[in-house]
Amino acid sequence: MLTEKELELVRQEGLKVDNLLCFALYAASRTAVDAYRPLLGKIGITYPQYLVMLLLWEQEPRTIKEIGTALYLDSGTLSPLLKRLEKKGLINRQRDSQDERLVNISLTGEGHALKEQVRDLPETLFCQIGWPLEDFGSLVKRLHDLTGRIYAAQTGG
Amino acid sequence: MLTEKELELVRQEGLKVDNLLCFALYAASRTAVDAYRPLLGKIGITYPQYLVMLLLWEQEPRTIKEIGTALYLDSGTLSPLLKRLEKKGLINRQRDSQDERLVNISLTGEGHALKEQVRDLPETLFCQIGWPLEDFGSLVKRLHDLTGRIYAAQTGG
DNA sequence: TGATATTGTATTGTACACAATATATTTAGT
DNA sequence: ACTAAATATATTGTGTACAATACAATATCA
Repeated sequence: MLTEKELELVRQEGLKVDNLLCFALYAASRTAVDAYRPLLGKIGITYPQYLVMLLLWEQEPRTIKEIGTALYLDSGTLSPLLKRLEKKGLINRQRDSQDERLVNISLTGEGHALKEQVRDLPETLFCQIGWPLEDFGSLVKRLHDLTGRIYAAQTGG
Repeated sequence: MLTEKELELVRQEGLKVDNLLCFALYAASRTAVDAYRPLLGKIGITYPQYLVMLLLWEQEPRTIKEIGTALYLDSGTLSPLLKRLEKKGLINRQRDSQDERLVNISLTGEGHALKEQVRDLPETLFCQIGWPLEDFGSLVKRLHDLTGRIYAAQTGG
């Protein structure tokens, strides 16, 4: 897969933080979430909570499992997070009557209404950062590709 | 900075999870850390702890502040993390005699020795994922560029 | 149908991550 | 030297993340 020369390069450089793809992702991710924090703080939710709301604004109800699959999060993370969203009055948690293992998550009126308050949030951030639009799309594509590759490599796919 | 047409696109698509650059980063970052977990688990450390060790293998001692700057982490995260590394016997924490506000972090013999055990970790992961080497370098560069941009936009730079 | 495997959520425990605050120390300015 | 500002670490509290486990419900197959 790699030539001996390329492998040598990986061995030499692979133990320096700045060369690590994983660290670059790790730092970029936290910095990006930092940019959302003050804006989301105004409406009282966190970034992971915002991701859940985005999913529900697109389509509802959804089960916890479906939300977890879409966001790559497990129930140990989502269970308490969804309870906090319920406490804020933004969502309803209701056990499915057909299959009682499932918990259906739906929006309250207040949850629907919140969408208006974040309508121009992506635009605001986009302009703040000043990242070229073409770059933007291609980077997102490469990241999703990478995520898929790593995920597949893990599960032996 | 953006044309009206481009802004319209951002408004339309910006509220869908899959289009968000931030979510792509968030998911990629967590998935990449997942790939490290089983390998680092064998030697008993976590990914953020591994990043600290990488820095110290490059140069030591370093203050908590220096480590935090390099990794974009604050003392609230690093203080307990470093105490855990100390408890594992990998590092020493010693207050600076010149400036007693500083805590110098250095490696123990065991900490130095650990480097050998992770020598081929980057190579292992690299081959697991099968990501083209050219892509690798350019993606890391773009991510660091992005992190810098967001960081600068926040601090008003 | 009855045992078994699978699936989905909840719970517990450990480890980040960061805001807010407290405290101590050095540095600057007069 | 004295005071005020700035710097650095520690602590507390909230909110993720995830492994491990438990438990309940459905699906499957002999």
